Amino acid sequence: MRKNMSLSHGILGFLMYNKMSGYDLAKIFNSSIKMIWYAQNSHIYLELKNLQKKGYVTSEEIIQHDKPNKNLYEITQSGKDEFYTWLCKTDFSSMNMVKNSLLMNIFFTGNLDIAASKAKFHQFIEEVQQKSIDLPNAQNDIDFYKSSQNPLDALHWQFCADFGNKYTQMRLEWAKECLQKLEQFEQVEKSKEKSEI
Amino acid sequence: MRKNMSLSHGILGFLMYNKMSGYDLAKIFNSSIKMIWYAQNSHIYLELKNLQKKGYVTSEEIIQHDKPNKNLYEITQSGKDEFYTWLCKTDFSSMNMVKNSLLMNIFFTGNLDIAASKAKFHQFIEEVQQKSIDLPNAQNDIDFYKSSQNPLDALHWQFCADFGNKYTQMRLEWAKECLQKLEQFEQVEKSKEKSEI
DNA sequence: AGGCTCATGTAACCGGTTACATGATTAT
DNA sequence: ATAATCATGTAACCGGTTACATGAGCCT
Repeated sequence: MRKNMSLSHGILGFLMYNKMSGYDLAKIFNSSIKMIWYAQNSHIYLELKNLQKKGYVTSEEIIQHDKPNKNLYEITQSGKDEFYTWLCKTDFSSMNMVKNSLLMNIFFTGNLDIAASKAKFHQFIEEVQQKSIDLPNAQNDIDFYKSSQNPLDALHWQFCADFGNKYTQMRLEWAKECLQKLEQFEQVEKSKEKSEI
Repeated sequence: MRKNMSLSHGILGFLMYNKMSGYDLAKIFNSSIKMIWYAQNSHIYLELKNLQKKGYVTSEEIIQHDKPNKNLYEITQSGKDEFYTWLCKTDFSSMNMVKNSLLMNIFFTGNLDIAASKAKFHQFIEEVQQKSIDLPNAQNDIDFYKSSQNPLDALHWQFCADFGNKYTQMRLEWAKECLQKLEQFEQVEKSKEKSEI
């Protein structure tokens, strides 16, 4: 398997804990870990077929009477091997780049005027704050995180949450500093105008 | 044009300053702004054809005698309109997610032992520090940044650099805190072992 | 002759997104 | 009835990456 096929490795990772259906996995990928890796259900179902074709998972149809039937997927030994290989040779480079269309947008925002730029950063701050309010609520309804007996798991999940929180804080700090610099710039411009008169 | 086609908008953005060849653009996208948006030359050439087809740029072949000939691209009015539209309706959501295969890898690292996890974070810190040493050197040889007369441009380019620096600092802080927590965890485990004896 | 910079592409692939489609079962 | 939850997909598309290919002109 290639470098960064992270959805498939994510699926394998979750199947390490439990047999799951595509629907179960979709719920997980759209719960609190969606900050790390969001996935469309369509993509998950495709990837499950893909993993099955590769022999990394097996599926079993479960007949249900209170709900529609479902396919339970189970990770195979080959799948576990693949997962551990991915887990051990961590690719750090993915975090080096900040490849980001918003930053590209900011890069060119000198084309607009100061007022427009300030408005952007104000809007950004509002958005980030709103998202950071929503997040803890979303985190409550995940019983998955309590399902593991291994305290080392919980620690690493916390590391991911820590990253998210730090990232939020950092972005707010950054935007506020940008605003300050814009205001300083504005002041200098104004005083220049005055001295020209 | 759709939501986040950022390479094409980046190209339009740079063409706002100057006529450029694909080769020129490739140099820029692989200079200091590669932290924001890296691009393969193959992709740039494709995108230029694409933009031309859409009427956002025009090309002119320049016959050169000391070097191979080249195609100079110039942004059209229609291209400028498209660029400003993109510039004004900024999409903030792209920065909300930390969609990141490394973080996904950390998420599952509870499957390994403490030593392996600590090694990961040590390696991560080393990598980030190495990259942050390389970066300022790379930034020196960009005369593009001096080409603009507009001080508001320079300010926004600084904002992007600021983001990169803050992000680097944040990641280092995060990794160090993770290491600390891992060491604390290790101590607790050891003391448990002792009390069991 | 060999390596560097300058210069431009093609083709195959890939992981992911968007939009759309279907249908069972339960609760109101 | 109808909305909500459970459950599984298909098809088209898209932006981007990887690998490969070519060749002019300069410097040593």
